[in-house]
Amino acid sequence: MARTPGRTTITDVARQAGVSLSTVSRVMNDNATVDAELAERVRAAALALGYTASPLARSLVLGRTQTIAVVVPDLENPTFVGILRGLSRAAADDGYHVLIADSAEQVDEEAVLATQTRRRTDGVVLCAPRMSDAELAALLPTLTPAVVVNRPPQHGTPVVAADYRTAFGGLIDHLHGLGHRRLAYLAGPPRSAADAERRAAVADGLERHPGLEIAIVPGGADFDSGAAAREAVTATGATGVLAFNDLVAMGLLSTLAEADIRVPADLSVTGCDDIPFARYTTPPLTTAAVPTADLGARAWAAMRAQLEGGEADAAVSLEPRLVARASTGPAAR
Amino acid sequence: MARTPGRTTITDVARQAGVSLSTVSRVMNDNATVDAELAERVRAAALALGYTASPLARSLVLGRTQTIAVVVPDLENPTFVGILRGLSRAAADDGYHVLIADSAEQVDEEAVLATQTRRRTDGVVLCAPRMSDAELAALLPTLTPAVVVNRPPQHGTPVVAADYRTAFGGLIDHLHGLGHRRLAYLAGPPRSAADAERRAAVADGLERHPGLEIAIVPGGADFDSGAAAREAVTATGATGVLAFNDLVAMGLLSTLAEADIRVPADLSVTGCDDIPFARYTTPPLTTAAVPTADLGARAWAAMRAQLEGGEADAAVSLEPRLVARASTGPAAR
DNA sequence: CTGTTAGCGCATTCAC
DNA sequence: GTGAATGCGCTAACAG
Repeated sequence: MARTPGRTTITDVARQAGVSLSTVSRVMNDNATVDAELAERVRAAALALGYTASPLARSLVLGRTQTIAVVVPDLENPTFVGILRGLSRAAADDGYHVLIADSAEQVDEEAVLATQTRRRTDGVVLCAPRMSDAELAALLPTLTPAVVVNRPPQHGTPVVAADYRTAFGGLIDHLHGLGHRRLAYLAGPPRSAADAERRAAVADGLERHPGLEIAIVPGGADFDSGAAAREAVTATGATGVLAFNDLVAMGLLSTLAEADIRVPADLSVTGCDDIPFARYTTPPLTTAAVPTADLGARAWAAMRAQLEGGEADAAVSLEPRLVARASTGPAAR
Repeated sequence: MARTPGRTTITDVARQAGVSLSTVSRVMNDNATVDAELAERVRAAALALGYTASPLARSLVLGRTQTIAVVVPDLENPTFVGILRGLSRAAADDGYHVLIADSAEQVDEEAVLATQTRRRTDGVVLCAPRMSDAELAALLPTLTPAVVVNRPPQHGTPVVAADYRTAFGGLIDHLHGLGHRRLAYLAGPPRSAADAERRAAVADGLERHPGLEIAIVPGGADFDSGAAAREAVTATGATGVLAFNDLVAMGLLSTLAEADIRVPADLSVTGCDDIPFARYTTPPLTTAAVPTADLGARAWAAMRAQLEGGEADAAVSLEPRLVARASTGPAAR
């Protein structure tokens, strides 16, 4: 009644090959020098029995699980999925597994989840855009090794992030170049790190372009936030809108269409992230392409560096690329 | 030099509380009856030391990891992400973790991945739409307990699937009801289980509606397949197109717009899945809403049933819901 | 009710 | 070079 597959144990192999446990272990890990003939006998026995060392037992004795945890706020967000995807493939290439923890947007659950999954893994990659700086700072030391994604540099833990500030600045310049002088920033979740970066970009832009005005409209991070903000946006009198991200832009786009407000003739709209669907909106969305897969791969690189005992770069910053599509055009007035 | 967090062991707690290991173990698992006062002392010690039992050690001795693996072909596909999301949350509610294995569309890697991740988990949920029936049948017994997603019923392993056949039939009826008599099915990946179901629906539809014609156009499962198929589709003379899924439909929609073919005036288009973006296309996409989160939750339920020693339902089938939007309308001619 | 003992499956000191 | 013993941290029989 073999409940566990691969139930053959190292003892079985040792018996079959007529050697001791240690010898089998050595051969399997091609450690030390083992007599060629013995080694062959062991290999044959292992093959015949279909033996593979129990990852669990190895984890316990070696103190490492070959697994890392990734905490994400919500798998509904394509950006996090992209990061997860890049990360998981990069880790797999190095023989590591990925445990995924979806915090379901429960900010207060994130720390618990991270701590909990950390115990069954060798490290955790934290995507927690909403967690407060204070909580993050308190949490990170207990997680070592850890990697933080899309937050400002942290003390003691490497950060991998897209440079949203510069990216958003590029979007502002793009609109300014098209003659827009009055813009609106349809903001993201209050107090989120992501929103703070965009606001900084807004401040930068204002400084860079005297005469430019940017109204700030409260928003959120999803479709509905965008759709709900139409009136507030139009009330600003802006000719161009910088949506927090592509999802928000898409929500806005759909409600603008219903209201017969033409894009970009009446109003230019930009997104951020360049999720795969951004080029299929009507009109196709001008946005900043965030290299999510790269971000994930870099996050893994930072984790691996620590796992191997080295020091990872304190912060890597990836530059999003401006993608001008048809949702932006010359200013209406 | 505490490398592992929570480095305090059960021995530390026992010493601190002045009891034996077993007593601590009993208290922590609130097994058997332990003297109230002793129990309190243990709890206090554990709290003071910040002790939590090592999941690894428990896994080894208990023979279960409280973790399951999910194999998906590609995280780029929103359907699988939806399933993963529903699954992961349901599992988390029961205190289980999810190890994710992205096969990166490498069909031949799926079996290896499944086998490998199975060893460090208590079971595997397999999303492998392209794997051959023969390979699947050979693989499943070695994975027990396992759950298969979106494939026909299997011998010995529970299957959780959306009823694409009926769903697609509904789409066909919808178009037929709008007066369409000549349709095109923009097919999915050859030999995939998903494509087979849709073809069956096509056959059903033909039988149900004498006089209806449905041309079959080779396609794929992504945006590009849809975009690449425009000429082949229009060449059929169809007034309505059944795209393999929403992604394909979106790709087709975008190329139709470029060619000034109006939807639905000139051509009606349907998708399948109702991914979150389907309602934001232009025009919004008529499709069949597949309850991915439910699918994931049901997959977990089937897994849990087996984990608890019971028998899961051999097959659960979820009915997609027809969502009529603006991409379909009365037949052109 | 509590403490002692024996493993879970493996890697790794030690002696030989 | 190889085998015998020790322990990773914990749970579960087993006595007391």
